[in-house]
Amino acid sequence: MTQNDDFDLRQFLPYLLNQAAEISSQSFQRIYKGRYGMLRTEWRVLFHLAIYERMTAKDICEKAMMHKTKVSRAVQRLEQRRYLVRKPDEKDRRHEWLTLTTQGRVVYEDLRAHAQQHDQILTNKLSKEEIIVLR
Amino acid sequence: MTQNDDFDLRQFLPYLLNQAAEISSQSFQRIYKGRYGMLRTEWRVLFHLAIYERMTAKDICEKAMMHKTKVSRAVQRLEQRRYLVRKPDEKDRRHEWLTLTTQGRVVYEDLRAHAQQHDQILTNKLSKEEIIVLR
DNA sequence: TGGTAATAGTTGAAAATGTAACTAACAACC
DNA sequence: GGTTGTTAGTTACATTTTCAACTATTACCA
Repeated sequence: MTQNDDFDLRQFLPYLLNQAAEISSQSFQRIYKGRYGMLRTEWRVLFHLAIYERMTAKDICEKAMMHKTKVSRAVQRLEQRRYLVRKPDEKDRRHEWLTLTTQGRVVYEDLRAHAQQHDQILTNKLSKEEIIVLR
Repeated sequence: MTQNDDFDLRQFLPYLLNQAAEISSQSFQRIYKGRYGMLRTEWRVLFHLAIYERMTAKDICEKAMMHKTKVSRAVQRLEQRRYLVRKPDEKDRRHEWLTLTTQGRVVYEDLRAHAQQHDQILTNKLSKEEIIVLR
């Protein structure tokens, strides 16, 4: 197993970013999965709703760059757990407005605290300049 | 849909990296999927074999940080398409040595060319310092 | 007004992934 | 030598994701 080709995979951006993403996600996954049995899609939707207060599924698709079926299913599961409620738009009944319940907000606060702590740890591993540039 | 919370998702590293990874992967995916019907796991294995010439599945797991079942299945599919061959180790028959076929190598060369071109485009979108630091 | 197109969101089937249990081969120790 | 433990790799099953088709509602326009 000796290197043969001069093409370096680690120089290839999609590969590099995917690895970085996976590594950085792992420990946070243990939190939301372990504590609330949530999926990646679900905490993303939860976080978006917490931050933007009131959105339609479409809004979330755009902001989070997630496919509508993913969002639809994440919303379903969050609704089942009473983390959010739906309210059809009066003017246009194709839209549904989503907002977090108090319970959903509590879960968000907990996860956010962990997220920030988690981010702190990751950030400390990299140099300050690296973080700034990456963002 | 107005921002409510001072916690910024885009400041959250796992989220940020995942989005960056996804965006940067998309156009390359169209190539390997469109031209060869390959999956992400498959091109990764293919590239590793092209670069390291001769590896066991275990080697690939470690280098590519992929789970052994993913590698196992990617190898199966690449074998079916005659992109690689397996040869059991004579000394220890638990190991299987994997090498690309000529055909596999041709596919690799094609994809690598696209990868490099793709990388070039991405790289041009970012500043030089950004890339260097990120890597 | 009526007919076609567009949009928001859901659903079902197929594909891919993750987890855990499994087989086969070797190692180590008594 | 036989028992137990380890390692490489596969398989089976449950969970997730993807893709395409679908429903319901609104928009457009002749």
